[in-house]
Amino acid sequence: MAYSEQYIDKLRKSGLRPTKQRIKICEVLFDVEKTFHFTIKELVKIIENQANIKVSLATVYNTVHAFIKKGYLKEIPLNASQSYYDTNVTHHHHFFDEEENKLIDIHQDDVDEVNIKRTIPGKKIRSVEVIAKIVSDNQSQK
Amino acid sequence: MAYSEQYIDKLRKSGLRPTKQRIKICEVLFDVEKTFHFTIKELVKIIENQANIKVSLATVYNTVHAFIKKGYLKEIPLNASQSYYDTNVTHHHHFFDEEENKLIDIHQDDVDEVNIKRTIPGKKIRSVEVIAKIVSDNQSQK
DNA sequence: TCAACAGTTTAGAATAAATATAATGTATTA
DNA sequence: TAATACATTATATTTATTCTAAACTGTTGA
Ligand SMILES: [Mn+2]
Ligand SMILES: [Mn+2]
Ligand SMILES: [Zn+2]
Ligand SMILES: [Zn+2]
Repeated sequence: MAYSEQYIDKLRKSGLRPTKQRIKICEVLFDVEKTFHFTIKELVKIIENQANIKVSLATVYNTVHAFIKKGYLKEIPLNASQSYYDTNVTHHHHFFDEEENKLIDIHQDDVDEVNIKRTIPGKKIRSVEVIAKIVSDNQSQK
Repeated sequence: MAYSEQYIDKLRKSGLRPTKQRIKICEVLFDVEKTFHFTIKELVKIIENQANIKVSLATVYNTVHAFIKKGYLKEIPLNASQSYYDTNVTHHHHFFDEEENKLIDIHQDDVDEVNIKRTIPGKKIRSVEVIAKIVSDNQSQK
């Protein structure tokens, strides 16, 4: 259980008790090579598959929200019947594949700084996100 | 009933029968000075207020979807429990006021062309949308 | 003109994501 | 280890959206 130590620390430092449910969710979310995007439904399935413990749906929701609050997850603005979440919390943009219903990261470096030549009095910009919707390129290439 | 003629034409040309419900919804959506953003709930309220007829919730949903399909409305990608719709179907971007839960248009001219230096093999970009989240600027200005 | 038909509306039921409830369980700390 | 605050859970609730199927209406062509 060596690597779960880091999650116990992480949780404690955040003022969250390191319960076995939360530690498991940390492992699923953060103990991976690459960041990824998921829905609650998908996360539940991943936990079910690789867990020796049962985690209730309510706890999955609670934990995801707690992690968002702490900045360990981001919610992705996508028009869908369900929310998407991102383990990549750096500032970046997305392709959204409308056929696969999958998000693909676009690094900040791969998009020129978005320059908005307009302001709203009394308001400041908190975040700027680009979503590029993509579909299959079925061009008849001559 | 002079101006409703144009909506009757519009509907007929789209292969949609010009029913009194659809004509009324056209008036509410398109017979206004400015384009605007709305949720289904808000649209139902507007119809209720200015209509002499009753339009069922199912018809409001059906009609909005039919109009999206015809390109008369756009759905706005926003992370929310409900969908936002836009009567401005030109290519443009948005501020989203997180406190008021309101969308504000940003004309295409007010944002430099978003240049994405990355492609996905076999996929083409269908649309690029910028969403800038804004909040109150409560800075203590010295 | 009007019957036939396809398209439309509607109330109400069904679905499903998300949240709330409240009882039970557990990590923490003194 | 006892007290307590925090967390988990099954279950109920909420709410946006979609589905269903019966009634209704716009269109068409005989
Ligand atoms: Mn949420
Ligand atoms: Mn929903
Ligand atoms: Zn991402
Ligand atoms: Zn708009």
